[in-house]
Amino acid sequence: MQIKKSLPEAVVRRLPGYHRYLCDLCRLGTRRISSQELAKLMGLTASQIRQDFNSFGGVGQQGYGYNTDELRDRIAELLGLGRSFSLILVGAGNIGQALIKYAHFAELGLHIVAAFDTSPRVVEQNIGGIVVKPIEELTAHLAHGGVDIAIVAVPAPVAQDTANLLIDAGITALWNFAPVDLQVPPHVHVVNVHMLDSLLVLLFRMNAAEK
Amino acid sequence: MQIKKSLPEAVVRRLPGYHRYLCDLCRLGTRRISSQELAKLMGLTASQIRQDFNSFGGVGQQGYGYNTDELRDRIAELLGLGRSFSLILVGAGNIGQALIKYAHFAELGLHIVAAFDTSPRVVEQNIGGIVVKPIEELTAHLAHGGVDIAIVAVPAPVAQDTANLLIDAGITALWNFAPVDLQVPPHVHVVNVHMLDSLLVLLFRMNAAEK
DNA sequence: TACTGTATGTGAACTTTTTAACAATTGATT
DNA sequence: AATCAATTGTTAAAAAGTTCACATACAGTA
Repeated sequence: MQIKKSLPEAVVRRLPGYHRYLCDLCRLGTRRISSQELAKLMGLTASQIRQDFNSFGGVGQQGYGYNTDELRDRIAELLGLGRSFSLILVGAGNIGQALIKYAHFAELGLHIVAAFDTSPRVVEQNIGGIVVKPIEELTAHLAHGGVDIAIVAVPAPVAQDTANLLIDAGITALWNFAPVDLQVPPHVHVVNVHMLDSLLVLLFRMNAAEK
Repeated sequence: MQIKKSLPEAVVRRLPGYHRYLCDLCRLGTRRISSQELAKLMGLTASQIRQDFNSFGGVGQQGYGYNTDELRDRIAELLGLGRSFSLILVGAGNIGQALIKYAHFAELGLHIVAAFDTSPRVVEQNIGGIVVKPIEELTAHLAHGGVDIAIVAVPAPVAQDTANLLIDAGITALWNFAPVDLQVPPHVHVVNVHMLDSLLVLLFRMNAAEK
């Protein structure tokens, strides 16, 4: 069985979920799990899980199942979780501040190392141990390198400008919370967290169910 | 629960994005738009957009394009945005507090009407105009009815219990921020906002691009 | 060692989603 | 009024994703 160079998009989207569940299982001391059990746990089908795991090289043992540790490590490796990552935050408003204080980054080796904002109301404030700096210092700060990802948590109207600024300063990965689809050059990776969009999907389902 | 006219799942996922863009366009005074233009704006293909819009009844005019107002209204109707919605928040931690203060709910007719927590540190505190109540009062509060959606923003270990409590109290729609896939009966709608999952997808892409 | 039950790996069928192509319709122009 | 250009609605093909079915290989047992 050949390991495919690029994983199907659908599998990639499920990878974090697998990782999460496998970490939980390991923590609980479960040493092995079958596609059947995992399927039930995650609300997928056993077949799908086997297909997925097979797409990055069979890690299972016939008649036995999957070794949780091994599988978790394999997925962590695919995700590139082997090392520590540095993030900066741009926009220390409500969401930005919540992200700084969010506890679960560290478990994955993710660290917010600096925060920037334009508003005098937050600049120089200490939020969860990080002193917010004026946006003017951003480019200089990034010049030193060593930052892997920028979190865009600014208001929608300035999100694109912020992205441009970051990209010009050498950032190639954006985690975007603004309800805008950023235009970026091909070498820049973006993932969006459009929370309201998901809420609207919920509304749609509620609405559809009533009929 | 019977589905009214079941749109393809892929279309449903794009509906909020369409709505967002059409609102923007209307606000800017744009009266018409072609699938071509919208495609460029949203990073989709024109063909896909025409397919999507066609799946809920052609709203366009050949040789002309789509009327932005009309299209926006049609999509808002599909999403069930005609009326006001009441939400309650369970878990007034970092994320919960940020959500209370989040400005863009009101634009869509969404209103957080109450917040609950267990911690004495936040209970009775006024956050963004809402006084957090102890979780014990939740069931009584819901007995009055009139709440459409519950936001689950509690720590992962208690998320399932919280969901159970809400469902027992009659809630049928959960907007879940805990990194857990909630087990719910079929009549309950859930959408997850697994933020870290999306960050891991970003990591994967960065990692994959390096190869 | 041989046997049995279990659960994977895998090819194929099936479904959903996306892309492509083009005829049909309409607004604008002369 | 007739023609042209633009852009949809629609059908067909391709690609991606999911489910099914089962031979195969392994763990556990005696």
